Amino acid sequence: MTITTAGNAVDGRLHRIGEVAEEVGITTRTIRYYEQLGLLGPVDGRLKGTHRLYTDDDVLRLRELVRLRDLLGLTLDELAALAETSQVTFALRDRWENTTSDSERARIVRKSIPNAERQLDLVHARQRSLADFEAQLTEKLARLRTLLAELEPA
Amino acid sequence: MTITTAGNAVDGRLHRIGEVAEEVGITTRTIRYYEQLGLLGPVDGRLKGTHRLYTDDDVLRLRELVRLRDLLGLTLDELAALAETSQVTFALRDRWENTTSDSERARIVRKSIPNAERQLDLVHARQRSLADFEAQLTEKLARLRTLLAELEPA
DNA sequence: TTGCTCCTCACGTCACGTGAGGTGGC
DNA sequence: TTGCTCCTCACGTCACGTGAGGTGGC
Repeated sequence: MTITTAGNAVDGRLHRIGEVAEEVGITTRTIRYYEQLGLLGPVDGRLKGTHRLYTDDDVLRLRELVRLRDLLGLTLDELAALAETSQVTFALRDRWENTTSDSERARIVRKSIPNAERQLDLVHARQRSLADFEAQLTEKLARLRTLLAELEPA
Repeated sequence: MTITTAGNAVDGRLHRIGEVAEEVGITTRTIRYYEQLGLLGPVDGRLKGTHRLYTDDDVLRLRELVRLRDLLGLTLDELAALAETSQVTFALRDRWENTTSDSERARIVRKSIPNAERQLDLVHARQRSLADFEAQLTEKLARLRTLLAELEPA
């Protein structure tokens, strides 16, 4: 069974690094680099030299990292501080390990809320900057067109 | 006489690299690097080893470059292709050299219009991406808060 | 004259790009 | 078995950061 959400294949299968890279729109080098920096969370015991395999949640996390990087211009250090832990993704998708207690779950969720709020603040700040820029560009274009009309022979 | 526009000092004086860097919010290294790449237009005969001096128009151009870089995430190569020539700035500020003919002025203005249009397109694309991101984040925050309320003891 | 800011190398860093040479799974 | 994709070094690149040592203008 394959469910497609917004054009992206989502199934329970494990994905190879090449597929993931193409889907997310980055290179395999970037994924390996992010893993090396610890941005993808703990790498559960993969033997050195063997193929990397990724879950759908790993892909979601990678998408979020890339979006924060591209849209907000964050450094990878800042990304590490702001990005979700994969446990929160589990929480949202209702796939808790039953080894986790309610109070522990609450703690994880509570910790992730400030991160999301901070991300939203950054998005709003960018939106304001872009609105300013848009206004300036629009005005400038109008002036250029007027000027051209004056200069060009009728 | 000093005219302040939107909090930025604008006068006819020439500015030193340190002032410019602080005003624009970058380092002197970045300014020198951009000059080396030719992003600041022709460096009119400055003797090697002497101090760099900048006009108000140079500062405006630098601001535009930095904004394109930061808000749209353009590489310096892309910047070079999209940024205004200083002649257009002259045009807009009504300070044409009288050595330039009307047809020549029209040519310069005509060439700069597609650049401004392209910049506006890029701004709009960014705005759409940010709006998407904002919606996702808002929804996620709502879900996190609901989840937390369910998990926490009343 | 004394600071302070400027100058030019030039090596370091961050975030990857790009092969070189070798191993593993449908 | 044959490709194709994966693996690990490791050097290269882009956009600067950061001193080292020296010169110039209120």
